[in-house]
Amino acid sequence: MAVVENRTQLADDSFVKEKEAAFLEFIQSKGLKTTRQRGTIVQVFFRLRGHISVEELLREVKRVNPRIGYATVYRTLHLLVESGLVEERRFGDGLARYEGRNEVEHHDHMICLECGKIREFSNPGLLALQEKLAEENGFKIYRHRLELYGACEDPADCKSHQEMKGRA
Amino acid sequence: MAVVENRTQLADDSFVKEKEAAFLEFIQSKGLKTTRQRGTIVQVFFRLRGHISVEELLREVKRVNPRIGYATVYRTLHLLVESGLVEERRFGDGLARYEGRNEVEHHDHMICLECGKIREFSNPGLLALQEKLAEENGFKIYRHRLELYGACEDPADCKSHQEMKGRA
DNA sequence: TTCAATGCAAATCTTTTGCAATGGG
DNA sequence: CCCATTGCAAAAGATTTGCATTGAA
Repeated sequence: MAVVENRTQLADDSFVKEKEAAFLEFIQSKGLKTTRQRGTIVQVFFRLRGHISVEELLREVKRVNPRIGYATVYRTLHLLVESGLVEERRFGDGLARYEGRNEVEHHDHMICLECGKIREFSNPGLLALQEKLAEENGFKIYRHRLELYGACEDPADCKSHQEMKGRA
Repeated sequence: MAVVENRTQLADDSFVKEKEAAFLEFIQSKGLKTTRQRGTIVQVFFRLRGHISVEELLREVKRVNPRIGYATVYRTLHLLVESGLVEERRFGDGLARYEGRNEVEHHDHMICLECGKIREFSNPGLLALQEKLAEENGFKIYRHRLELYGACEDPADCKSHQEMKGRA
């Protein structure tokens, strides 16, 4: 079970290039246009790992090209979601976060309400159990979302963080 | 495993009265005031079962007292949540839904993306597994949220519904 | 040249808040 | 009476959209 930090970890260039190429392919398959702005946003997004809010992304994007605004970031993010390269998530604080669908196939989240740290985890038994329960209800699962809200057990681990502005 | 419909099922009077009394107790314990509006909102809320949006609640409340507006409904709903009688939920469509915390202790949701029907379910094995995974990560769970998004397997069951306005 | 994409500001949508008027305790 | 509550409208915060301009193909 991999635990991945929420913090800004820079991805290496080859990873970013691969994502960029995949997005390009999607854009072209749709007959859309490749633009400097889209390139910038996609690069910056995949260089920043983790659960990124629009605000965070825009801030970083503006450091490359200050003329890019919210509208373009939102629009590009929608394309990224549509392309399947990115997933939108909403934890309880009313603003969307975006996460690259990377090597790590599917995972769920543990969200610390004290420090905002987000742990990722996944477990095959969990999926199997969900499938079983769905079947019992005549339901077919397309996707799911599981979030555990709580707190880090190790205080030292916890107090070093401090995000999570709103109520969760 | 109980499957409860989202549809407006009217609750019987004694149930509503019980909830109203509990709310009254909360209000008084806080030194707050009982008002006609709060009474109306609480009664209407508990008479409507299911996952109710603010808009839906206000619509019904206005049929009793058209002068009541969003502000009072929001404020009363917050009190209900604070009192522990009601839980706030957010599925993917960007508006909050409220659900009475009733006899049914805890449960999770299966949301049909075709018709908007919401099935409730719960399973002890699921909880145990979550606890185990949290422990492995040095995490203490306060609460969790599990949502399965998908579709009803029985088309007849499904097509009879049609809610879910936004994208989920 | 053509039509999609951008940038900005204005519009929307949900939820919150300020404040004068109302009304419980 | 006093101060919490209400109702309305205005504010706030996130996201979307209209439209003239820009720029890929």
